[in-house]
Amino acid sequence: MKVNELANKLNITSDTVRFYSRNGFLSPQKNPNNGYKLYNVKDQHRLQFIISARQLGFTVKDIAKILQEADQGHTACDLVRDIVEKKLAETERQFQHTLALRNRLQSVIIDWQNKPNKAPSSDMICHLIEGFSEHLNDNVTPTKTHESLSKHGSINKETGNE
Amino acid sequence: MKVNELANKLNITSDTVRFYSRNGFLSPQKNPNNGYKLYNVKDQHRLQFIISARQLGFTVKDIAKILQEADQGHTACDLVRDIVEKKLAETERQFQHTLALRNRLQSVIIDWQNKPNKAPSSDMICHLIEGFSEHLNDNVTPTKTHESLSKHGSINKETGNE
DNA sequence: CTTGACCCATGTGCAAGACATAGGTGTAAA
DNA sequence: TTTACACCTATGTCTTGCACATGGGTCAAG
Repeated sequence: MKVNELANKLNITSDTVRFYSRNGFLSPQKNPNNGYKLYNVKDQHRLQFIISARQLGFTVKDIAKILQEADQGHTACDLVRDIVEKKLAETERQFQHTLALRNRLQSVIIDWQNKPNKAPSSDMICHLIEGFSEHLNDNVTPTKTHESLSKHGSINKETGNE
Repeated sequence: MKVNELANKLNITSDTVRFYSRNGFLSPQKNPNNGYKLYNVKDQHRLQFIISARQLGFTVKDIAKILQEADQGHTACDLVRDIVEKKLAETERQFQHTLALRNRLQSVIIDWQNKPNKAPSSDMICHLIEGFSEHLNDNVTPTKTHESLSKHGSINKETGNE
């Protein structure tokens, strides 16, 4: 089947199928007439696995390792267990972080209910955030982490908002 | 002050400072002797705002808009309010998603307590996930979304895990 | 003057695809 | 046959928010 047919079967975009083809997760044959990639049922199963693993939060790199194991005839289950457990721990952190962020945003909104807008002074962009951030700094230990933001491309710094 | 001094003051990396400089959020002067960028207190306040906003989950693009407003002498508070509200809604979704993922991972682990490993058959990589994904598909409406994964660089598909 | 420790600016890399571009395919009408 | 049009394809570039790698500069000690 062609890329779009496969994509529709798995309810994903053809770009996604191409992505995994480009990166060697799938090895479709090529129609010599037009260069179209042709996928078979094995590709479909393989991709189904990939998508399932992605839905569980596995990284593409994780999946590459798993497939490599499986391709060598070994069972990948131990590896999968391992990854799932790490994933769970990470998700737990993420969960806490998102929770804290939600609370902070909510408290920002509540704090603002009565406060008015003000024109920005030369050093202030928006006092609404400026005030809030000062408030934040109270809870932050002044140790140099060198990593207050960054890592995971997302936001860290567990600023416990109760 | 030099980039590293500023970075240390705000407890971030110098790369981060450079990032915002490169992208026009800060306009440090240049020491003509050595080309080093020199930041002043205004830059520091501005960057403090940026970091605070990032900690609230604002995107860099959001922040760019805000700064643009402020630089034109307008108050950016209305804009900030707007973004915070959208951010909160998005965080709520993210929260639910992470929660669901956590539950799914937990249930995967529980499901596996007794199941053994098996060598991968030709079509199976790891039955642990394969079995689980079949289970998943039961809950998925077969409408073609064209967006089962993707979007936000993260995982969607609200597969309600009770 | 050279060594070493630290500092800097700039270029490239990363995840996981989405989007844009340029062109091929296939059926139907002119 | 040609043209039109809708749909399909492969490949290249873009995205986010920095981190890392590279190549070189600075400055005090020896």
